[in-house]
Amino acid sequence: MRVSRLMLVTLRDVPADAEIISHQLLLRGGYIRRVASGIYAYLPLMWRVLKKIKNIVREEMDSANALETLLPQLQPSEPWKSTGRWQAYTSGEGIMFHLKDRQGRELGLGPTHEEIITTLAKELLRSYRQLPITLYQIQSKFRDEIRPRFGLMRSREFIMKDAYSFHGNESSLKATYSSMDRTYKRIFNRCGLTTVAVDADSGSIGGAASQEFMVTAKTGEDFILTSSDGKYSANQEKAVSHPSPPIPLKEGKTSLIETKGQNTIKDLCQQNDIEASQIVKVILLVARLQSLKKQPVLISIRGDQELNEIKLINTLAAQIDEDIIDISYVNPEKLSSEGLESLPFGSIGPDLNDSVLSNAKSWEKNFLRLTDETASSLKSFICGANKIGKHHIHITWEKLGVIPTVADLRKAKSGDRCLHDKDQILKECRGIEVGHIFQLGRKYSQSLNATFTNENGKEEPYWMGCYGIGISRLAQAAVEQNHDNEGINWPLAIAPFEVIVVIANQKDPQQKKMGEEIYQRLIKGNIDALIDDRVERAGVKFKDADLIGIPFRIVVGRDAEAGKVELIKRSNRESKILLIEEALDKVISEVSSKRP
RNA sequence: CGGGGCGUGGCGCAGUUUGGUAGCGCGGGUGCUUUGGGAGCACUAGGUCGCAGGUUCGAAUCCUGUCGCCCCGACCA
Repeated sequence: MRVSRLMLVTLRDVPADAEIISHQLLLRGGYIRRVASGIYAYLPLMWRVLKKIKNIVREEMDSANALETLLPQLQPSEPWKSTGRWQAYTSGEGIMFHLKDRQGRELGLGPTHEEIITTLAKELLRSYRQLPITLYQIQSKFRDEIRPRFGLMRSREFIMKDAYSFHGNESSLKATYSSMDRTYKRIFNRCGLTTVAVDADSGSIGGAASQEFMVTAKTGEDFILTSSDGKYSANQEKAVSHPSPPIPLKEGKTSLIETKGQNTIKDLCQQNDIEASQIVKVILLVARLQSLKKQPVLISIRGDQELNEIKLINTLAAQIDEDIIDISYVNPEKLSSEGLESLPFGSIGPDLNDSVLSNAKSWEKNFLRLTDETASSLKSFICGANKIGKHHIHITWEKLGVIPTVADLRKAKSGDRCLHDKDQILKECRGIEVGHIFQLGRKYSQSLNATFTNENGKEEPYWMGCYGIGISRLAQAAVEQNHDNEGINWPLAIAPFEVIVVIANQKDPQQKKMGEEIYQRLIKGNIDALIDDRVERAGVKFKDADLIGIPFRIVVGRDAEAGKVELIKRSNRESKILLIEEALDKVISEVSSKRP
């Protein structure tokens, strides 16, 4: 390809609305253009990058015996209603774009494809003899994100590879799951990315085991906790750890203390000479259930710990056997709009009686109560006395008359000790999620009544897995991980071109001829070559070549008369003056050896 | 959804406080010079100042409304 014909438009200034470096470089290098918030056009250079990534993904998925397919983006609501996700994905902060057609039928733009693929499987996979099957597609997905940001990192339309597997039993699912784990590691490796696999929450997709693949980067939106021995790593949403031991409360008699105006744990500690780990903090939340009920929830947790909302949602959902649309903290304004001004907000104890909810306008009239282990294990503690401005001190669970329902609800944090080895300390870093694999189990097959006939002639729902890779996000994550002050430094395997031939002075007939010759030789040598044949000054061409990040550059310039060119490696700026033949041999052999 | 900020030529911005009919840099075009790290000079094209109302003799500027975009937050009791 010729730069003069490439529609290459690079920017010298950083566009005002790009915050992170990868987003800036992709815009400046002429890779992407924003069309609307969270909606991007992939320009020709970007499309080449995406095609390379897709090819790697295809090769690896195919060799793992997955079948490529293409499912519709526009989907009917019915299967989504069967799995109960229509409500969850379209109401409130639901992420599904949805619409009605001229007949009034409800449709959604696919944020994911479990419903569609399972419905198809149900029609096509009738016997255990056909299983297991893994299907995948590379397709645009649509999600109405609360806040799209950072270019392709969190956009509303994006390209995703999603795969779904169907099995006759759980062990077959587990085998495919670990095969996908290996496949994913090969894919990211071949793309030139450094990733870490972490234990993850399965989120609204549901299911049992799941693992995320993170590109570590300081601009990542996810928090990852890892042990220093590398044996444990998890998304903070899922991470578990040993909490620090509490500082025991000094001996004393059970009594009430005045705590007027002491509205935070910090105030309580400072004004009463106590430690946060001696307090049972009680948090009031409201969960919106799939049935649209508003369920008040009362959480007790040790004062120095933070609530992990993801763990809470999962625990609650399992307890009431109903999906939760969202959960929100309660503040005084919400209380008064609910007609519950009398609730002793700020001095709530774990024993708060359900009767305080009797005047609630829209809430259920009982609390669901959960207690974190850090709180339930305290022998003697401080907690709200359910009267404004009063707290119990030296109180016990027995004296409160509460038998806590215990669950792990706390947020693991950097500095905590690890479960697998108490001498290992958790460290926190940020990551960009580029892949996620799940063991779904039978959640979707059951709700869609998708069954096959087993060896014994009985109908049985499939065991399912699903496996995603954010193709467009991966491309930007690669830039986030591979750049310098001058621009992008693409890993060879996904660079839009492998070599760029720069003719320093296009008006010099000798340089021009030599450049064209080299370019032709590279093409014949099966190299993805680009030639900068623009009538531009050399400096402009060098700047652009660095910015767009082509891994190798051959400059035909001042040494052309001597039959020599300069070969430069983008990654480390290593430069050599070589005879044409030497340069060609070297670049062709280097490129072919590095092609994964 | 809450808070903050911004909409002026393709990009980055000034001008808005104090109303007087739009400017700078980059980019585009033409010509000459230059030619290995985003050249110089000259000429040139390109903007209903997001949109709609209002105030005024006069509005990019003041007022009201509206749309769009970006950032932060979304309750840690």
